Amino acid sequence: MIEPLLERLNKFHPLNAALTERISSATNMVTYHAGDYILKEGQVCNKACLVIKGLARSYYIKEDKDITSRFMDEGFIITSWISYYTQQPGNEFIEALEETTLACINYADIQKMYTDFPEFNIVGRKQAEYGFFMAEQRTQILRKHTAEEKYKFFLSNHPTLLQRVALKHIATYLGMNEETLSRVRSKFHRKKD
Amino acid sequence: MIEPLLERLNKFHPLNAALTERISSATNMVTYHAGDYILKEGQVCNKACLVIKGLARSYYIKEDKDITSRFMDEGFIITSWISYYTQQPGNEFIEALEETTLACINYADIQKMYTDFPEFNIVGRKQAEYGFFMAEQRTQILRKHTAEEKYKFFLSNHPTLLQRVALKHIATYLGMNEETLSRVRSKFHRKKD
DNA sequence: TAGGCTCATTGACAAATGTCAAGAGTCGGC
DNA sequence: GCCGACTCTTGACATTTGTCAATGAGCCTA
Repeated sequence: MIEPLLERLNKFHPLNAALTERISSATNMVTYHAGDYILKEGQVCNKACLVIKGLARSYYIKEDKDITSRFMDEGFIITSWISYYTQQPGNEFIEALEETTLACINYADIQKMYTDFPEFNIVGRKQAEYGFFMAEQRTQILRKHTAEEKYKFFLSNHPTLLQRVALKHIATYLGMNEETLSRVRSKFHRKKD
Repeated sequence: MIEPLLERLNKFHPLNAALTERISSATNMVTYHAGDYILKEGQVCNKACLVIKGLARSYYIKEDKDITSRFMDEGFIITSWISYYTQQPGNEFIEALEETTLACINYADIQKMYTDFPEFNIVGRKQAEYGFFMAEQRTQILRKHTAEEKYKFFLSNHPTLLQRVALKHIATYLGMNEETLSRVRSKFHRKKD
């Protein structure tokens, strides 16, 4: 069950036997049920996990409203980035939306791997670069695009998620409210006929 | 003049003599005048530069309008992230807003340093993590905040930039138009009296 | 199967933001 | 000093989006 993690990391940089062994022994497999919390607000995010199967979302509360910040499905790395980076309690919740199996490594173990295996920093660097790249894309979408453009962006970038995620979560992810998304959808789908 | 770069990188991870020597010889100092392009749309961003002195902004064109994506002043690393990461032509321009002096290293040289000095990946990883962290913050601000909240965020996070940057650029950076920012400002400053 | 959920949609209206146009202030070059 | 270009502000109005409330569909559970 840990193979997908090793494969993923190997793509960033080939891992030698010793490092592979270390990763294997440091990895914990955990399964969450739909609705379970993977992380709660106020906790320090002390792990990074690859989604083996399932789907999760991270969100935070702003004025009593729950705002989705990311969806993480198979192949994604789950972590509450700001909290992980600063090792301070963060404002994010992470919630499993489906039965979700994760391959997790503790923050402390990751740090130790960085010092014991310098080449593991290549993996960490590429992962961070990839995350940065994705976050940068999200900011481009959020700036100055209409609700309809944001919806189209979501459709083309996450075609499968539409079926798996409640629309209200997609709405807050795109920076609009539920009703606006609903109207955009009905207008958009009418157009296509 | 290259010391600020070495200092900055040393903070991420102590550099030994050989690596310091390599970085020094790979670094080019370049100075741009206000209004000069550091990067143009359609070019591959093949370098990363520390801002020694001055100020630049990156932007892209959307429907004939110029949208600011970031401001980069002293201590910031300038790169067009999406293009740098993919090594494909990007859609970003980078423009010097003041007389700006940069310490630049080529993409190819950086990659060679990653393989020749594995510990340099620690530096690259931390830099990417930091960039990710900042980008993540930006997405939180852009989602679901009112124009006034965005302006307040800018004030508290970039207090000095307000004096150095045209308001129209701040407006597009925050995902609103010039007039809206102007109204927010007059309302906001009236309140304080 | 009935009742009680949540989710998605729709309508009416309110509020925020965008668009277009005009005008005042600032700055640098000539 | 004057002109022209640019920046910022303001007003009137249009459009978009948000808010509140009601409704129906789907689903779980007793």
